[in-house]
Amino acid sequence: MSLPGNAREGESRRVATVRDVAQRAGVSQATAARALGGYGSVSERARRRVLDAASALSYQPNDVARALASGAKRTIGLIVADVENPFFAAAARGLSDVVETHGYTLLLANSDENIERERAAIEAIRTRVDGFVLSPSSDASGAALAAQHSQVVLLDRGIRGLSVDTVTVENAAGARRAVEHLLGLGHRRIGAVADSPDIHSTEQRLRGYRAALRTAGIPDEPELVSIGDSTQQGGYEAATRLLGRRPLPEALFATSNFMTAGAVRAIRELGLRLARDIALVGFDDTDWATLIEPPITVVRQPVAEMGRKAGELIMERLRGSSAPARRVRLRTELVIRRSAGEP
Amino acid sequence: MSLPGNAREGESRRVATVRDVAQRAGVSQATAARALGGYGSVSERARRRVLDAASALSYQPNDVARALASGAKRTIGLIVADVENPFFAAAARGLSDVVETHGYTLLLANSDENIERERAAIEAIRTRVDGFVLSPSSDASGAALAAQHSQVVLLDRGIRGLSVDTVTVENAAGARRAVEHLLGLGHRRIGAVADSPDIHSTEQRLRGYRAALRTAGIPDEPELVSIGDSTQQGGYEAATRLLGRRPLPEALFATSNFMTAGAVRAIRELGLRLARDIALVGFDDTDWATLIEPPITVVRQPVAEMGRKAGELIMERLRGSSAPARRVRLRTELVIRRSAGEP
DNA sequence: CTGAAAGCGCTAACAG
DNA sequence: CTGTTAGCGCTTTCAG
Repeated sequence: MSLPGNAREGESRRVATVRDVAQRAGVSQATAARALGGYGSVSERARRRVLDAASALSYQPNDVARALASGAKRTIGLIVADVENPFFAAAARGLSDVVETHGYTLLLANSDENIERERAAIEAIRTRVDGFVLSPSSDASGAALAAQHSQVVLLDRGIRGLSVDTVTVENAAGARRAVEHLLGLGHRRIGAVADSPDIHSTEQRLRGYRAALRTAGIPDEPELVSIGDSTQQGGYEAATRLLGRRPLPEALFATSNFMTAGAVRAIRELGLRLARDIALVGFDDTDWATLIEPPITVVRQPVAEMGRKAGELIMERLRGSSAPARRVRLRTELVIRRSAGEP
Repeated sequence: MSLPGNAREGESRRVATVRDVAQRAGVSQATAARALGGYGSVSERARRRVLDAASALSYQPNDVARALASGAKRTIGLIVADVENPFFAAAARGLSDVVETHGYTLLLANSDENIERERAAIEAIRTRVDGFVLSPSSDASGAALAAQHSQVVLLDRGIRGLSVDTVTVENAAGARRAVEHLLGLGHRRIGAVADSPDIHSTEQRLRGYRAALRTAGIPDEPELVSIGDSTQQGGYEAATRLLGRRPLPEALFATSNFMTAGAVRAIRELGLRLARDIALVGFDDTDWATLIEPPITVVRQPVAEMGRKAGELIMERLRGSSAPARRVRLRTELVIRRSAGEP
């Protein structure tokens, strides 16, 4: 095989177009286009000739032209807070897998958990996509903007009052379950290491946390929930603050993978021992949860499945469904390991 | 703010086009297009009228039409083995940040470390992108295909004989450094937990590993390098195999983040103690490397920087540069923690 | 089933 | 500086 370098300016020999194929096949452009595009009807004989001509010219349909003419861009925009977050990476993967099977591709953008950037990203790719999958930041304006001209499905976070397909997990129930587990192990003063409650899923998780405490008859102690940025560093800071209080909380509930990591770091740095000195349960499972000692008890969510489901929903919409908005809530699972202490 | 649902079939009110804007502004379509597109020259007076009309009609340029007419798609295709790999996620992030500043967006695809899928992905998005950034699988055919009609820059892995811009790190030197560190700590029988040597970067890292041993006068023991898939599971299996040998290797060098994670898991499961029973150094730093005890000594690579650099290179090419292919090799850094044992 | 012709919405000469 | 005129490559009526 020859290994040419990059296509240089000069040598850009024109690529074959439908017109070229038609000419070589001896049919009209329309017929060639029909055979190539797989629409309309073409006699078997004509189809053969066209297909032969096409392969002889190594014809490749121009997707941009196709999109302009037909209006179908076969592209869906994915806007997440941060692809570097394994949660979003895994969801992106699931989504990617399903849309690809339908011949769609993914346009990716990061919003950095920032509504301005989210809106900017939407504006920037709006005309190139048929639909959006997004995990909306704090307010609804981005999602509303996206929904204005495209189909949209919300991932991981809902938006009250916006009637749009949504894929989430049972955040409140999962969090509640986690805290009940802590409670069952005898812990009473349970702190929460959380990112912004403006994030819908975080808000729900905090709600579950509070519900569990309330049900157990434990008085509300607002200073036991510590808020940080949605990064490991943010989790570290929030946890450090919490662990500075006296008396020390007996247990911590972390609302996301990054918050969990930050909490572990803070606990380590303060010379505390996980489980023995302080119990921990995190929301969202991670690769490293079982690599550390003791392994971390977590609320596992079906992340890839969330992405896949979002893909199915958006594909249905693009196929023309105008069914009422669907809210898919996937179940979570408490995976008991040893960071919360043993019974 | 009103929160409408998804755009429904019927209500798709036409969006304003340049023609509409021109009409309202009372100028020709061309003038409107010029004012809107920011090219050619337009009198200040005309520009104002056009811009006013545009905002009155909330005109949004149609990028697809623009791409077809101009040939510039303002999109670059990113093809990585797997976005779920934090290495690629971080590189994607760096890349995304720079191309976005230039008004470009990213089309994402996963190749799963599989040349067929890589080629399919390239074919699938070929006509929609101006260039590709890809981390090529085993053979050169994908990269060659991409380079045929687009600009391409290779990320993380080079390809011998293909004259294309490439961003890598000093893989051999980094690996060598890691193994020398192990050697310096007194370890002699050093195993390698590696993914496929068909992957260019892995091959280089293995080369560095061997060079270090050779220099130290340690006889080559081919059965000390164990190969697995490029996943944590693959690393686990490869490491488990290695740790089944007697005498037990004294140390392990893992060629990637996933291989390192797999090695840690295998070590744990066999009841071995990191550092005490077996030393470990991994290539590529991770979030959790300092979360586990002992923290893992690693060869850190400037991952985001790699993505950014790739972005700069591709942007230069798209700007028309026809400079000879550049091979950027970023430096790595041995971050000594405690998994290799202490002096 | 097939061809002719009209766009999709924009950029890009080319005159003036 | 501005208008006119062609397309970009494909899909989509509309006749036949």
